[in-house]
Amino acid sequence: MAVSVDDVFSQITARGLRVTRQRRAVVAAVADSSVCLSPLEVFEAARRDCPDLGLTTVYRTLELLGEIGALRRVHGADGCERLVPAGSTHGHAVVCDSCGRVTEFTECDMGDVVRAATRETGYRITGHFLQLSGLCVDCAAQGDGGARTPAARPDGRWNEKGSR
Amino acid sequence: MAVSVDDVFSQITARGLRVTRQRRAVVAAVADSSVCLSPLEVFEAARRDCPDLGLTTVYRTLELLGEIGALRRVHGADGCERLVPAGSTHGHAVVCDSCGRVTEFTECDMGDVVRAATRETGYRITGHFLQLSGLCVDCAAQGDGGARTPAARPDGRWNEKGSR
DNA sequence: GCTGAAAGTGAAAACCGTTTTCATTAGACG
DNA sequence: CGTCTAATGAAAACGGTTTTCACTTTCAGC
Ligand SMILES: [Mn+2]
Ligand SMILES: [Mn+2]
Ligand SMILES: [Zn+2]
Ligand SMILES: [Zn+2]
Repeated sequence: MAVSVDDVFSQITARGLRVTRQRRAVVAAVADSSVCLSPLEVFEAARRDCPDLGLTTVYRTLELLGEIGALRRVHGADGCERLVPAGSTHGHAVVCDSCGRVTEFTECDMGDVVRAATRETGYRITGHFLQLSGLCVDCAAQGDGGARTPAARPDGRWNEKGSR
Repeated sequence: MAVSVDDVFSQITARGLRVTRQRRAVVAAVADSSVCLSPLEVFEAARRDCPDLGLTTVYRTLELLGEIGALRRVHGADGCERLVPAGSTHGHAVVCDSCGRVTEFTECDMGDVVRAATRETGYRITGHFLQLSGLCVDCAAQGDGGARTPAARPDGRWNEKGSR
């Protein structure tokens, strides 16, 4: 699911770039995840396959994957962001507020919303960034409440910065 | 338009906080803008009213305005973000890709989209983050093309970081 | 399989937006 | 005014990301 690993490597070679052990590890780490990952988390996951991997290379590879379109950005309420593998060219993230799982949603018909916005603002609307949030199937079944799995940081920060 | 300055000051005093010369300048700078602003840009604008203003105070005031709900975050394609005044409690930004102007859009009926997403993902959807993009009335009238006003950075970064 | 040109890598340093610290200033309220 | 406390700004600290650079690896072409 999510990213097709073979496609990613095809795109890399098509650009005249090289498939390295490090890139394989980063792509695998991202492709395997159903949860938002920070660059640091990608680093830690990929490092299990490739212990001598450097954080610098993770950043460089994530940028490359972004150019290829294999990553989708997920914005948190406070503006920081995380990355999830993108399964298709046009899709949106649906984020579970409880466990952090991210699922892709592709059947977005924004026609009515775009018409309403055009009426209200006069803009000629050509694009949209949409992200839905709620409870995934598992979390909804477990009960309606708050965070079960503390693994996912609900505030959506890349990482805990200051102590505050 | 956008933020009601008086309301903001009411909320500030209601919290037992103080209305200072610096806060007045920051609120004015944000409220006057129809374009996304970075904290640095807010600082520069507010400094014209209040030359001894410090950047630290801008950050502190922006955080306060965020808590009050007087700011809306705008996410750029690359994940960095900017701030615009929020006119209402629930609304979405419509961003002009050409000049950077941001207008608020409130009549969002996401019913169909949410139903489609529920069908596709099984999530119980309780929230949405939506941001539309296109051309504002002025830019659409001027022609269909690319950036006219180089003032707005199309990449959406807070500021030009590295040289790269 | 070699070989060589060019891409890739990682450690360390630099960068830079943001946050913290702390001594000083200035609202609000009587 | 006087007091009490929130607010401020300069400077330092912070921390995620990017750059640098000497070294390694990939892979197309023998
Ligand atoms: Mn869509
Ligand atoms: Mn809405
Ligand atoms: Zn969940
Ligand atoms: Zn415009």
